[in-house]
Amino acid sequence: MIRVRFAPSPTGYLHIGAARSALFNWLYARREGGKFLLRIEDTDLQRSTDESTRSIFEGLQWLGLDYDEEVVFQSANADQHRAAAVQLVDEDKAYRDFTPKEERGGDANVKQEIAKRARRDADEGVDHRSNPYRELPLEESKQRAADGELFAVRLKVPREGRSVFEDGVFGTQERDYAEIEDLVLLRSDGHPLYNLSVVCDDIAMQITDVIRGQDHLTNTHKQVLIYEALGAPIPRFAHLPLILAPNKGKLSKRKHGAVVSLTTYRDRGFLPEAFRNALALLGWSPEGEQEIMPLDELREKFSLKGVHHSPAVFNFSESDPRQWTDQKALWMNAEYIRTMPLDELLPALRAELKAAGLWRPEYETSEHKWFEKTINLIRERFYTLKDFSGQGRAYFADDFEFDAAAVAKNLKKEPRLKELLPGLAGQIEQAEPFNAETAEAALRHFAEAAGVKAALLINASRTALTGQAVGPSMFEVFDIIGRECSARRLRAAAEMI
RNA sequence: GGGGUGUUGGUGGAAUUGGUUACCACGCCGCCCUCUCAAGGCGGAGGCUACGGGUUCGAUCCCCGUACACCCUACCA
Repeated sequence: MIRVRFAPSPTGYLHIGAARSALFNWLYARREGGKFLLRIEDTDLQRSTDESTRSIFEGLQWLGLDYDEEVVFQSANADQHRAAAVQLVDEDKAYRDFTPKEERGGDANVKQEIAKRARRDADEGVDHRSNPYRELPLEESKQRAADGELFAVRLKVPREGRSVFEDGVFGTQERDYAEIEDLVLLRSDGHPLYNLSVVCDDIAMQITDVIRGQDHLTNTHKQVLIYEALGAPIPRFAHLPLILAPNKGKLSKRKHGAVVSLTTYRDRGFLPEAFRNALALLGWSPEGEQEIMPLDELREKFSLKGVHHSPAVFNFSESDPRQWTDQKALWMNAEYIRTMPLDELLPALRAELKAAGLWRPEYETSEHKWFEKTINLIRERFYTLKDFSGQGRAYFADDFEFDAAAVAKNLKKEPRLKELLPGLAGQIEQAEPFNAETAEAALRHFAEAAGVKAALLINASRTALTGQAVGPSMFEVFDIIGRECSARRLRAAAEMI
């Protein structure tokens, strides 16, 4: 039985790259009939927050990725991790390093320091196995520890040979042991380090397939070494290409803000179906040319074979609000909004309208037909759920806003409208029965009688009734808005001229 | 400094395990439709498949080198 896991660290928000890892793990597990587990890697107590943990749960739920078994919190397993390190020391597979801890500078200097140290070590002929405590007799090591001397625990990496593993995406990966230093398993304050913790937890959770971001690819060799030292079976590994920013740099909150946070998409009116679909296409492609795929279809088609080796760029423009996020994702959301069966769209719609104070229970009962007609009419040109309460507000309430440009162009530009609009209102009121056809007839007759183009009245009506310069076919709008309300808004608009 | 991975039009991706004019989607431009804006239909621009060598009758595909990008290299995760 296949068992995979999603193991985010609860620092900040849920990153879309992490969300994609979750998706791929979920797809893989569900497709293979395996288990999808969740582990919160909250060992960095400084940076971990409850809010972030919540955003992980919310994000997974929003995306529809249900997990199996109990959630594992890594911090709860620290004792086991420590015990594993101690065991390795006892078995002589690891050793206590009594070298005093070297204080490091800030994060920004880490890379420089690494390079500097590497150069210095090369100059001095120091290699990765030169640690003076590596061959310290176990008795002496034990004694010094008992005497209260501080130590870190390091894994004894073999002097010769190479590490090899088969990656499900990138193929055979090899690395000389000489390039891997005796990694620290336990800090001198007793705190287990990442590589140890993941391996221990993955063993405890009986993970069979580790699917995660490519940023872990080279570290996998270290983890394999730990598995071997612990005598545990090594899982299959598969690494996913990274998602980069438009400049091909790292996609980070610091630099790019909300676009990288999954919750942003929920909050800005994305349909989970759509975002999930878009996410799936980042770093993976199905066999055919079909790109629009609901969850169950993604699940059927997903395969590691289709996962790419090269990173994907998440394309958006920080300067253009219309391109606040990836254009294709936005297009896909619009596509889902206008083509999804109404009953599937309804929950999201209801939530959006409720949040905006526009929802009425009648929409699901006595006014259901009207509601359905309205949604079908307006969703055609909407991109996000927010549009229903924004641009679409006039369909559900009277307190909508007028777009200044629309008012200028469609109302104020033609002074005669001040008289024409009330006249039109009168005609509209007399249409019987009132529907799109009779509204059209009334308007066209009125235009002819008044000697003006129908388009003038149509466009003026659009702004009068909806506050906008753009929208659906106007006669349908009259029908939707209704006779009384249409007439009222026409008269009110005349006052604005 | 060392190691790893990668590079197909602006973006996401194809191209039967080398075979004619490099395909699809998003975006962009134009036309049709038209009461606006979309949607839809039709059409178009945009690529010496990073660069340089090789192997081959033939290379996006195989090999070598270069450049660039990203990741790892930490008593961070």
